[in-house]
Amino acid sequence: MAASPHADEAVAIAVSTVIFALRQDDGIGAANGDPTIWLPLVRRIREPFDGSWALPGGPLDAHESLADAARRSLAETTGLAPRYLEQLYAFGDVDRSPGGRVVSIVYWALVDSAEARRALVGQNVRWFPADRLPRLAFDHNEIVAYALGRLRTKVEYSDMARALLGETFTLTELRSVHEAILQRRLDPANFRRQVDAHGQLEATGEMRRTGAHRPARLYRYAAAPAPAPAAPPSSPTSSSPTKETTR
Amino acid sequence: MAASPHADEAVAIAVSTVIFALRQDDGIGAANGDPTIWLPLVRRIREPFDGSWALPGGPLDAHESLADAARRSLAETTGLAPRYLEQLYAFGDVDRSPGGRVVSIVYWALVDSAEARRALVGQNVRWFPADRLPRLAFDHNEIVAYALGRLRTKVEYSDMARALLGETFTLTELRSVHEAILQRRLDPANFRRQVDAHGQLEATGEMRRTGAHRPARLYRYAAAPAPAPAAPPSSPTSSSPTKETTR
DNA sequence: CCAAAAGTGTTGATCTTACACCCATGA
DNA sequence: TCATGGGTGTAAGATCAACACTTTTGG
Repeated sequence: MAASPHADEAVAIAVSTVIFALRQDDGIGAANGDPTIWLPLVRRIREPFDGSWALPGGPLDAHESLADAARRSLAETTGLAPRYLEQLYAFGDVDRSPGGRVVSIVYWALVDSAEARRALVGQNVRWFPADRLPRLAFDHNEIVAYALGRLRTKVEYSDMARALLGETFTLTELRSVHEAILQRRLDPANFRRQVDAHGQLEATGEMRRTGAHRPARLYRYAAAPAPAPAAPPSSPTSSSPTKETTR
Repeated sequence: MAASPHADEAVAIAVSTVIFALRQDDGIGAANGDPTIWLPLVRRIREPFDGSWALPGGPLDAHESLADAARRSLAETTGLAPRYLEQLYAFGDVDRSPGGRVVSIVYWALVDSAEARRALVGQNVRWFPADRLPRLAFDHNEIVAYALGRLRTKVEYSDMARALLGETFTLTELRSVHEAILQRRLDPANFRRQVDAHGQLEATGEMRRTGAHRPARLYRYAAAPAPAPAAPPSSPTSSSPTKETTR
């Protein structure tokens, strides 16, 4: 299809990614223990929307898969390598890009805090708190809102929250990830029972001592991460069809 | 694949749809009360996969939205107008199409039985039972399997089963839709309580009498269909972000 | 009266939620 | 010893699954 005799008939394909990470500070300057959701954006340096902030992404290369394109553009623009990557949605409204017709296949990704600190930051890459974004290029505000919704519904039934943490962690840390995403407090006792009912965590034997109080056990995930994003049949990591599929 | 400077760099976009409907007969010839899931396929009349059965679909026109493209190709190839239409997934593996790189944005749709009976059937369009398909063109077997999985998980928490029925129906009919999709028997008593706990059904006052037994009340849905497929922000019917999103 | 599907009631099991309470530590 | 978060116990409430039982029809 591409460049048919009528050039204006061409539809371009782009791949973009919504990247989430947790940060301690809340953007006002204070670092009050509770982490919140942040995401990196890149500044556009050409029309349309020159100067606006936008999701990292770029055109699809003919020889790479969609997920690879997402990973590549992530590495190129932000220097990040995600722990979790899943296709979100294909956005293709006729008028979503002023310059010409573009269908964007959008992925969403999670990076852990250590990785997020390594990320490039500069004139053209900056982190924003997910719930206080400026006006973004194209329909990217709506895309982020949709991705946030997906993050919130999926954290409740999958183990993808693990991608936001390091190898080992305390149950309180894991719970605070859930709390940051769901934006409400969870009962520590019930949360503990829920997670170990799934039987995926194992204690390392180590402890972590922080304040003037009892130290917390460290845990790690015993099983491999859930059979991969939403089991699209031919995705890199897909395997047996479990009930981990997108609901 | 068209004429860009580097012809082999072009990536084509296609839109295809997996259409589901219920049919009474089971394909062996007998019409034993229990409906099963069927879908229409079209025979390819060119390479690659000339002569194979494939999902209805076609290239994306530059001036139509993705969902419109799905609806159009549905109407053109099968004559069907779906009651339910939702984006399923974008399939874009590098080698999924022998002829050249193609990214397929796949929708899934539901049509009611009356509509399904109206569908074109001929040399190049035929209905197949969803669990006994021949070898299809491209990766379409995997796509159908994925769509079936989505249908099965979604029927349990959304009201999309209504799209497979007419305006009014008995609770037994609604239950048999769920049973056909889930492939297991459901307790009539508990099913009844579940559905009217959602408070969406209202009795019409009419009855339907079938066999030598007590007649059944007819119901209709009071509320409009769930705020539309998975709330992709800019989709035609999306409105308030409910918890109807894809899980 | 009988068979069969429609529809209601009941009970025990399971899951959720709230919250009381003890434990271990640094200050 | 006090404050604080880590961790366990428990009981009320909601939800779910199984199944007995009554109702209404055609034959």
